[in-house]
Amino acid sequence: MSRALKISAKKANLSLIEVISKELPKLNKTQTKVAQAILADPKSATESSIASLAKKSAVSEPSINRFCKRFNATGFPDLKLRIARSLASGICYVYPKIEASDNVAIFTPKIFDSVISNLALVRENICHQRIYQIVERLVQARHIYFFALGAASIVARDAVNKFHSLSLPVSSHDDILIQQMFASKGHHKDVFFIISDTNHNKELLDVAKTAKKNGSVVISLIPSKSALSNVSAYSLSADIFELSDNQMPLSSRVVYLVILDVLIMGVALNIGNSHNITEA
Amino acid sequence: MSRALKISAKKANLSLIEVISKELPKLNKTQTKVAQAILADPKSATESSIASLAKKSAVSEPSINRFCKRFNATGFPDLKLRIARSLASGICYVYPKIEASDNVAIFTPKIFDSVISNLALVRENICHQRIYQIVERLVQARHIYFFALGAASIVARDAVNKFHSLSLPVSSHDDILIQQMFASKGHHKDVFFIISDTNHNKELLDVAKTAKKNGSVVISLIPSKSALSNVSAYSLSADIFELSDNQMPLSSRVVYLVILDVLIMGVALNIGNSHNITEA
DNA sequence: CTTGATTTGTAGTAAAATTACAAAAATTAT
DNA sequence: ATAATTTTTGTAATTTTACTACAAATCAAG
Repeated sequence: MSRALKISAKKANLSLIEVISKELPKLNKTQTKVAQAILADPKSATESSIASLAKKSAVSEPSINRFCKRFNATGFPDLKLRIARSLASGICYVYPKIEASDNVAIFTPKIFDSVISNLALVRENICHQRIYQIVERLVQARHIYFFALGAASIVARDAVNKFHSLSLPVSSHDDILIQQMFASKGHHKDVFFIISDTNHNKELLDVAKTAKKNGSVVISLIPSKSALSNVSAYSLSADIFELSDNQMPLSSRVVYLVILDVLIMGVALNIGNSHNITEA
Repeated sequence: MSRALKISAKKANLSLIEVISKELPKLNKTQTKVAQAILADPKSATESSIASLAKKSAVSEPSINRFCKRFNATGFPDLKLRIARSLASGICYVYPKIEASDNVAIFTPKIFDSVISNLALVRENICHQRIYQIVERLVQARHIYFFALGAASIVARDAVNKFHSLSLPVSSHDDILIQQMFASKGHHKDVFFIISDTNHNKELLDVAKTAKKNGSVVISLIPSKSALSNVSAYSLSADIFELSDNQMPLSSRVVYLVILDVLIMGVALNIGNSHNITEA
């Protein structure tokens, strides 16, 4: 959990306020004054002029300006902007537990927050190139089989609805025996799209291996540590932080649905664009 | 005019960008130009001067200023600050259209943003008391029938999986004839939970009427203008802004799934708590 | 100390935002 | 239709804010 969070924090420029407080010991006398004035009341800093902040920090106006450039801002307005952004970080990247004593008004936002922050994380970390590659494969497929088990099967089912409306040759199967059967009869232009929200799923792994052995294209939507990634030609990994481990997964289905929406949009645009080229 | 805006903005806890896009039709010629320039690229608006935004919108500088005051900002810097805050989470609370020319890196965040902003809106506007009432009904039900058609049917199916794991007597049906049959045989302790993402669905409306006539409890998860709300004992309404009208709905299924997660959590806590009381 | 480098502030300049006012539309009444 | 009134919009001047050049002060090393 903490590993993925750290990575995303690095990737997404972590809040300026945090950077300032981290750099605080390294700053010289005047810049420390400025930093303390900002940290004391960051919100008011975003609303004040360079003159008033200078007065508040007991330094000159150009010192404020130098402080801005020290933190890679183009100037004071830019610094205010960055502070504002780091302040209002609307979504909290914390995953609170739901307590038995929670009432509706307490646990409802918790559930929404959990889903929203998972979506925000995946949004930042999803590999666009991988999506592109998968879309390319999907439009060329002779047939696309969506395989899932349990809770993930509604994702497969939904994908079939959508792809079907784009006239793509798709089907979904949540019966492991049927899955094995189709996998063993796979053609090299067939795509087997495997969706799983658990790491350890020997059955689906075997299905994927069978499909790969037959030369079919295996694509997977899985947690990052899954063994399925080694068997897959392309795998999209998304690590979801659920509200609580013992309870049922809430966010993963939702995130997976959205990822499939992205793929469907990619396919729709791909088909549409190539169609236009043909017409021209 | 501005008073009403204030109230609605406060009530819904909308970000400035959302407020602007909602008020767009009510604006006059010049102010519309300004609004469109901001909405076209809110981030750059936060970084630009009043002069450059005036040029971009093809209006005069004071018109920009009047626009600021129209939206209860003290001036242009304040407006920029508010826009920055509303963008801070990295999620754009506007609903951009997906263009045929969009590449993966462009349309992927758009899809995520659309879902996230819809979730954030519903999170703020959902009625906690209604959730409480519905949970009370669900735990008391002799049987819960989830009825949906089309894309919404995966929501019904998912709900059944979840409620089933809580040992509740549930089933889902996406066949309109079967739905009518069960509705006509409804008991007064049966709950018919109807899920629809479209306003006009005569078939499901008839099913709901039948169920109501038989004295069963009808609960609905629907858009706010749906005729189903009149037939329902309790209805949860959620208005979703989809990326584009002609294309398939993306966000509604996701939001509905999360709303059902909330209900399931409510039921789980309700059962757990009463169980503890019995034991004590 | 004194020299050289760095830091800080003063003062002036440039840019941005706001205001006052006049011109232009739009609306209403005649 | 047209004059009168209201509303809207832009021009120009004013005020405020941000930045830059340069000089004074502080600090470090010889």
